[in-house]
Amino acid sequence: MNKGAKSRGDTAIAEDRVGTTQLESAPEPKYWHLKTVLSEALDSDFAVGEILPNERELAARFGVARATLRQALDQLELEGRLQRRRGVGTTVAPPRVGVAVGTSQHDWPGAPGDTWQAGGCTSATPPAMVARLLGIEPGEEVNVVRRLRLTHGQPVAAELLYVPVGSVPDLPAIDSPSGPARARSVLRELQRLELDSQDRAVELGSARADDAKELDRLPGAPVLVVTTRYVAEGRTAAVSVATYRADTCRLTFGDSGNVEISHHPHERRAS
Amino acid sequence: MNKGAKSRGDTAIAEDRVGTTQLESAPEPKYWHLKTVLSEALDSDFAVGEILPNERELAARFGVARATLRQALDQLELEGRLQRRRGVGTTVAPPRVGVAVGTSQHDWPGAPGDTWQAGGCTSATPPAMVARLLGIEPGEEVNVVRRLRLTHGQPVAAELLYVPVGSVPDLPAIDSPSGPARARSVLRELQRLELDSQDRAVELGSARADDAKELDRLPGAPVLVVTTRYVAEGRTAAVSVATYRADTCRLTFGDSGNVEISHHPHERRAS
DNA sequence: AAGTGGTCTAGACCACTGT
DNA sequence: CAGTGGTCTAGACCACTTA
Repeated sequence: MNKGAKSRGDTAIAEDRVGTTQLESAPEPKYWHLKTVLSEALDSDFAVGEILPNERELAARFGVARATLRQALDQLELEGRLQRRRGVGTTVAPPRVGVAVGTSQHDWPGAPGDTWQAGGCTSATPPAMVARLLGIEPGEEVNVVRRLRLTHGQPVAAELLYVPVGSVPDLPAIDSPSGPARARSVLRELQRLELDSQDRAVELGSARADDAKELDRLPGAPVLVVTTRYVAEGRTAAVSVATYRADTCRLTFGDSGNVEISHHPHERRAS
Repeated sequence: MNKGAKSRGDTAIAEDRVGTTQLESAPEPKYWHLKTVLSEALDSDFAVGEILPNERELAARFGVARATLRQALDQLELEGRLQRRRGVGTTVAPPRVGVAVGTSQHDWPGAPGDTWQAGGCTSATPPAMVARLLGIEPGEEVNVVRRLRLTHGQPVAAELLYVPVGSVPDLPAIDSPSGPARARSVLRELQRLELDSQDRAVELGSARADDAKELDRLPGAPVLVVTTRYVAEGRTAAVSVATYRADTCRLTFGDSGNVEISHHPHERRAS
């Protein structure tokens, strides 16, 4: 488990010395202090994938209520330092994976190990905001392709691709088979178009129930919502709304997609 | 205040009918249900800028503990629907502002009303991760320019720009005046370089204490951290770490920066 | 069945904002 | 000063995973 060299008054969470641990008085909130202490312990005393003591235990060690401890863990999870799974425990998260979103080709496989997995294709009326981007009447039906993006086998994003019928004129009527087969043919037709440009926007959101399920997270988990407008032949050919796991992903843009950045210095693997 | 047309069993939060409001039994968590109800009420019954009943009052109306209500409000704030200020109250947030980050010119003022406000320039050793991006020894000192980005007068981002001495060779030694004056001259020197390319990454984080203060948020508030690597003359000339308010900002990339998108359909202003 | 994290309660006090 | 949101407590029960 590696005790490492701790500097200060040694607020040890990896040791057996329980109860003696006290938070010295501070003007700042306890959970903030706690987060800092835990963060340092994570750097020095724990390996990636290692499982932490359970919440009741940790709370007792630090002499705080479980709710307070959880506030600290919540933040660390938000920052991608921890991963919590109900019924299992809290583990030290690996550094975030860089996920390229700026590459021009629409279905590009991205870095090695990156895939889009076509889910299905239905017909539906897009949300008002998407309809506006597409420049169609709110209420007009469009093709909706559902895809899942995998990196190293792990799902990192769930996407809804809104494709107006006008963008894929050579396709049979919307009804027919609504499975992955149709999804793929819609994508194939789309890629025939020459892309003029793409606009992209990123914002913070919380996962809808369906997305959460596919991303293996609880509903409401923080996500990065990437909205992309694909412009071809002078008009908006499609709009994509992709929901990326905020805890595990670092979205990369630009010419050479700088992967290989690690935010957390001390990396070791759990035994 | 506008009562609007509510569809379902009328879970009214804007009315005087208190106490009668009950959450019907559901397999999903209360706070999730609550969030949905509040979200709909926000769309139909409230105007932007309007102030909501206080938390104790709302909790009572819905027959839940305050902590549970707060869990719902937390999510709505995360999604940018609400703004809470201690000592004041909870108000309905305006739609997120689109903030352009993809434009090529480094100090570009962006959309009308957009400014970078130079703060100061100190000398320091960058974090290990930045040092790696810059390709310098960890421990080597660089210029650190602090800037604040304003949109329509509101601060939206706090930036730290790391500039190795090698990138601005014509500048006097690092000591001299560490104020905004030096910051501006560093920026001026930087812009002399011809930019080859930029790599950019976006990830979720929580605001450090100093950034939080400048962004008028509490420490730990959710932020979007944009890390940019500026490449000039074949090497990394500078690295910028910009911290954007996640609640108020939608980061836009690409050719034409699609502003004017509103996620929230019914927009009215508070009286 | 035992152990984990997730939800929820009913209080309390604190820090900050306005008047 | 009164009123707001922010923090904190000490419990309880639930949903889920694993053995």
